[in-house]
Amino acid sequence: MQSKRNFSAKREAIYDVIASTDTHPTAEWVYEQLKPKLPDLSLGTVYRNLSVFKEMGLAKSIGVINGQERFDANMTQHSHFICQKCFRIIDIPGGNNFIDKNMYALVERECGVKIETHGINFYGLCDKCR
Amino acid sequence: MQSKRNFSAKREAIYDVIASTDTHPTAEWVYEQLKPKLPDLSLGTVYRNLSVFKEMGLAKSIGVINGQERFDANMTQHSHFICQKCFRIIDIPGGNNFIDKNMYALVERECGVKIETHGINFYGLCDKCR
DNA sequence: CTCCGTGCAAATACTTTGCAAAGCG
DNA sequence: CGCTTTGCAAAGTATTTGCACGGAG
Repeated sequence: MQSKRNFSAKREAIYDVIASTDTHPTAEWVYEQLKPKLPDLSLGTVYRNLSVFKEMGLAKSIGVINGQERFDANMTQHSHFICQKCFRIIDIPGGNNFIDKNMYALVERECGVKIETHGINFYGLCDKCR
Repeated sequence: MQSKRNFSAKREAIYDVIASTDTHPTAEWVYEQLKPKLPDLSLGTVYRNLSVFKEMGLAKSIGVINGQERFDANMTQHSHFICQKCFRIIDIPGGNNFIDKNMYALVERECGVKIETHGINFYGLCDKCR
């Protein structure tokens, strides 16, 4: 059976997990969420599909935090706050506004590079950890 | 023999390497720079000392780029441009000015967190790769 | 003598990959 | 049938750690 997106059932399930959370999960967290419902799911499949989503532009990597890559299916421009103690990642909706395309041009001229995108991360302690 | 900083000779040598480059090196690159002069240096020692420098506030991690952690002994506030093809990292001296402490306060109020620091990364193609 | 720093190798942690089998159109 | 997706296990890569040794004070 095919889903609405022409994804396999497992690919769809993996996408649904990352699309319906704002926890910026690791591959393993996604795996653990699905394992009870899909007992024959393998971790390798989760990794492979997360790569597929990155290539398709359906998800992106926030980077490696505390040794594990964190994924985000929220493709709107936004920044992140990263807790240095519990490694929770919190969206900062307006964060993109801090830097605009004029600044791209400025940096491009200064450094001789071509900028595609940018990311802003704030680091500190979250409300639960402070 | 102790050096000016009360570092061991190897610790001093490792610090000198990261302090005298703007390439934002990996542990392995530091190791390869020193190996010819210090044939009995081990990679574990490089990793251990880089950790020591982070704890001492003499160096920081720029993050894991293409699978390897990148270090920086330039502790002044600055941003980075990261080439998506060759993974070269270029300093953007004025980058810190894009975000000021008033924005910290804004985000802190909005999200209920305590911000210690922030980082801005630009991604694209460097002058050699475009 | 004691402590810190170190080499070496083993262990760890995360991620990727090869391959044969299963799934779907 | 032909192409894609998957499970499983092995391999790969980067980093950390245990332990015993060695040098400095």
